[in-house]
Amino acid sequence: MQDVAREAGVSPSTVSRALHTRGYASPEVRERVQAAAQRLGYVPNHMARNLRSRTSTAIGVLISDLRNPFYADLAAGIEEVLRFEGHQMILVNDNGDPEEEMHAAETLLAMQVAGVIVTPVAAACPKMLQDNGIHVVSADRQLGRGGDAVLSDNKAGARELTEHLLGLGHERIGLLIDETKWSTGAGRLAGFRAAYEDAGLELDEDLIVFTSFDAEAAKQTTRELLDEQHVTAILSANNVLAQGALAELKRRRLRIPNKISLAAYDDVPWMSLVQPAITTVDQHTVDLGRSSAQLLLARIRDELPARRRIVRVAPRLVVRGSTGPAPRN
Amino acid sequence: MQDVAREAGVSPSTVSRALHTRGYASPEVRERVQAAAQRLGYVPNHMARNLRSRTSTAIGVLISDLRNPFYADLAAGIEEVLRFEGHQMILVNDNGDPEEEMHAAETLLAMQVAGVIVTPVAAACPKMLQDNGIHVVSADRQLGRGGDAVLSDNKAGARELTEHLLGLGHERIGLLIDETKWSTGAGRLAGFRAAYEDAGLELDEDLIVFTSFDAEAAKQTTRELLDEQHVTAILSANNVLAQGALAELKRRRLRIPNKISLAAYDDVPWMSLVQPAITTVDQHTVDLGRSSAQLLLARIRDELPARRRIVRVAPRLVVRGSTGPAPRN
DNA sequence: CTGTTAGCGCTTTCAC
DNA sequence: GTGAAAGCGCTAACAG
Repeated sequence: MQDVAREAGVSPSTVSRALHTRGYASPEVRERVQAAAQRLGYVPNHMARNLRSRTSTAIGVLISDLRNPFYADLAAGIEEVLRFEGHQMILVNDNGDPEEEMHAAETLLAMQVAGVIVTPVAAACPKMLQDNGIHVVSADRQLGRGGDAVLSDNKAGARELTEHLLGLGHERIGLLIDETKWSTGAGRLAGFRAAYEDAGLELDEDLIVFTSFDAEAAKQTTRELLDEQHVTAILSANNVLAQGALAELKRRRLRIPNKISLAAYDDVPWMSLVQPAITTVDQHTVDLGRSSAQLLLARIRDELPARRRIVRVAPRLVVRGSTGPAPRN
Repeated sequence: MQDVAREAGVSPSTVSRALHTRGYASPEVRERVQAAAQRLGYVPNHMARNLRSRTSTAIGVLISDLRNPFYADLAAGIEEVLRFEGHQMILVNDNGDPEEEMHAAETLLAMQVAGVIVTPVAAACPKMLQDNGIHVVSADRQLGRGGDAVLSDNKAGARELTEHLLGLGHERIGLLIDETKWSTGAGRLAGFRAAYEDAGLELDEDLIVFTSFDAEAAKQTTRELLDEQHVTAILSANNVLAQGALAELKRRRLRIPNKISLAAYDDVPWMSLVQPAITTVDQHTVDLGRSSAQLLLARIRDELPARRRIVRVAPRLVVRGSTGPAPRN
């Protein structure tokens, strides 16, 4: 910076002002400084800048699994907005593990990030960050009561998807679900129940089957579901479980949708590539990411009222070939 | 840090040494300091640390498209190693645009990252970073001659895939490809040619069809390929183009593999979900990412001889149901 | 509008 | 093995 100042014949502080601040520098000087900086290939040091100004443009993003297209899309949406707004994304995979999550949060804290977007695993993580004065936006799910969040309306989406199946005459729909601790799973289960209730049908609790979070477990659980319950349709609570369900249906060569219907929450690309294409609920995942980033930046810039803000993104039912009229026996 | 020093009854410099350096602090003092830090919830400030020590643990990762599972897997592999080794990943999507890429590189430079892993779009980007003393590893493709790189053996993979098709009796294989400027596309094309040559068959140049990088364009190009060339098999140069090719084959209700075979470079999850599952070349993408990170860290730690290191990851042919004997007319 | 001064929080000489 | 002092590169406060 000294060099640039000398080259432009001004003081270091003027260089700083000319390069970054708006105002407080005459246009003529500003131009001269910028030319000098260009000529010398000067790149300002973010570290020093952040240290002195006690601000940072880096944003931490904490997600569970980048290889799951849901999280990849979420991260892509976040990154798009951050980049456009001149921020940087520090991305950490926590593998859904509370300890990894907390450890990552501490690192982000040490890095003095301006804010964090997290798909929380444990409530302790957003809380710790907030207690340390870091802005936090929970994306996709919500834990504890504090803080801003961007959420999909899981209940409405699951209700709509279930109504679609009920409308086709299915009464025994197996719900394949991995967790209901979080607002996502809980919401989807609630929507499933609500649709049955609205239809005036009693829901057999045995139709709700819990499985682990990976496709292989879902395949096994689907097997049990088919063996033990007489279902005419399967509703998978997310894209990963749907892989397992579909694999088992294909293994048994059950014709879809003639013999059995399959619907899945969370639209991802492969669902329109398989034959028949899968009926799903599109969560607008990239938008979910964009909104999370926008909300966080608005909070950082202090453009929002103090009380917490919850942004809800409406999901959309996408009917494709995998769901059809319930077979009559 | 002052507070911790006071709490532990030592000087700030001792706190620094006790917390981070190995040696230069008595075990007894070290323990006392750590206890004090714990009690006060002290989190050291990375910015100040990096500024003073002129080192940073942040690593920049520059990729083209996070929503493409190839890049997502690459990033996941990189992140896994970086996190394990106590580094942070700053992830930037450059959308395959040289200007975005260069802009991102400048930001990373300003952030004083310890190194950058890039799937380069233009040779200028790695060069600029290297000129500024930043360690660079090119992942997946190579541009210009400088620098370390982790590459898949595209030629071998494409050759093996083509040999597989030739072995099934296909002689007119349409190669659907988007670019050959980069080492990836060039290598795959070279492998395709080599297989024909090894088989002693003359390659009709019209079988090589160029398309844009998105699935929709690939669909249209596949249409032209089917209309204008008599092909019994299609080989798609990557996972995205394969989506377009498959969509068009399905639209025409061409039976796979009876009527036409489809093979694709770059195995991604949907390829084993569709019916029939797609024959592919698995690039071990996550490993590619892991190796890139390991190579970069080794370079940063100065564990490598000065001359550049190229790591090659061997791809693997995965034969599935989408390829079968060529139909006889 | 611009220069001077001080100092962000930490690590690293250099004495002791 | 430990403390005191200096300073990383920059920006904010203050004069002018």
